[in-house]
Amino acid sequence: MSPPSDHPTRTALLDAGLRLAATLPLSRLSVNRIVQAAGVAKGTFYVHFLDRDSYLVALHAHFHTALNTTIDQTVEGLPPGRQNLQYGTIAYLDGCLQQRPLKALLVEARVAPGVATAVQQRNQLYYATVAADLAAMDWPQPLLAARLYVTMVAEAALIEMEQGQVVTALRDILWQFLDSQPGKRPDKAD
Amino acid sequence: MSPPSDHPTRTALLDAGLRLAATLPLSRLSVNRIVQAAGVAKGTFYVHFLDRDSYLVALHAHFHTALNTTIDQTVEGLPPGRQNLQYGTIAYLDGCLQQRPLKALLVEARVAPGVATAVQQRNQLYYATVAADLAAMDWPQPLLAARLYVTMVAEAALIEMEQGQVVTALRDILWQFLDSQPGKRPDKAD
DNA sequence: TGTACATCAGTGAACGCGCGTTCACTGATGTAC
DNA sequence: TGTACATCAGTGAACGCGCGTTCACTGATGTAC
Repeated sequence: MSPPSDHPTRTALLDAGLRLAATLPLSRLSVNRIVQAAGVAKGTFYVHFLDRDSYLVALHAHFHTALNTTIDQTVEGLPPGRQNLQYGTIAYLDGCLQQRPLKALLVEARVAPGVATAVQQRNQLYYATVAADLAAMDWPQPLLAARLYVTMVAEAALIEMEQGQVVTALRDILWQFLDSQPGKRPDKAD
Repeated sequence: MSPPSDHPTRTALLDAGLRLAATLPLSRLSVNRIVQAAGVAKGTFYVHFLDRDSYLVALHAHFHTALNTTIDQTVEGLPPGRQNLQYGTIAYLDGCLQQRPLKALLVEARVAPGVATAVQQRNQLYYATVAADLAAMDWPQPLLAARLYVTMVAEAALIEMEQGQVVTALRDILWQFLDSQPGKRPDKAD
């Protein structure tokens, strides 16, 4: 029906999207611009993607799959818990910094009409993983805390992208948050 | 040149925008829909606003001005510090919850092309206020921490909007963060 | 080896659509004399 | 009180524009006999 997902033209279209997303908001990532940047005809776009939304979802996946591979390699074999969470966070932040200014895919994707659902599903995965770590650390409301933590990490990624470098003080605040859980204090036995 | 900012038709246009923003992403908040919802002709829109971007900025201000008034009343007279910050946060979260599902203005505005600058300026104000509080609490990097904190509060507002009610456990995590600062520990005298 | 046909990624002109914006005009209200 | 004019919010048809999508077609490559 449609060419394989590693087809060179398909990849070229996605790569062009990544390049454009570095400087354009997702709303301006039009099919016109994409095919122009990829050097193919407009019709070719629809040979590889059902419509613009499908493309954006694929682009988002393209971006996060690479990132997740790095993270998985970093934390391979670690049990759920603080170390796993911290190392994973570092790998995520470093990965974002390496890919540079894809603010579009970090922040805007969450809000882009057609992609929102796919992004939400991916975020649920992050929440679940982080929540597992927090639960292992005896946090009382791991899922809620996970969502707030993931939000902070995304914002941290954005700040580091803006500054173009690792911001140690910023990451320290994240670790500080991880160490703030009161679960171990025995003074609240209701 | 243009009617006063409390002109009834202008207000009607902004109110219509607030109503629409409850269910539509900002990108779909077209002039067509706005004038239809406000019950005026399309040309009337341009009697009161220079263009669509100006309108969105005004809409964002409309939303946050009301919110800030509430916050200011709540924390009136309090010195910078933890109590000021906590009370302000509560007022903000309660205010968002009352205004209901204006996700558009909380999250999307940050990303909407024409409004981004105005939103950034407003956020800077929030960062500065929160940073002052954190500084009074001896946080070592108040501005960075402020930005992460504000992000968490915005996410918390979103979660409470989704659930349609105050989520105490969520707010507790925020206070926990506020209490996590290591500045008071005397073991780090460099 | 030569011929006929099938497959399929790629092409680009053409389409309809909703958008933001313009502008000549209307009609009610206020002001001058 | 009556007349003439100024002001100005409001009107809505019309505009050009870029968009996403379609589709009949091309041409290279693979396959059958």
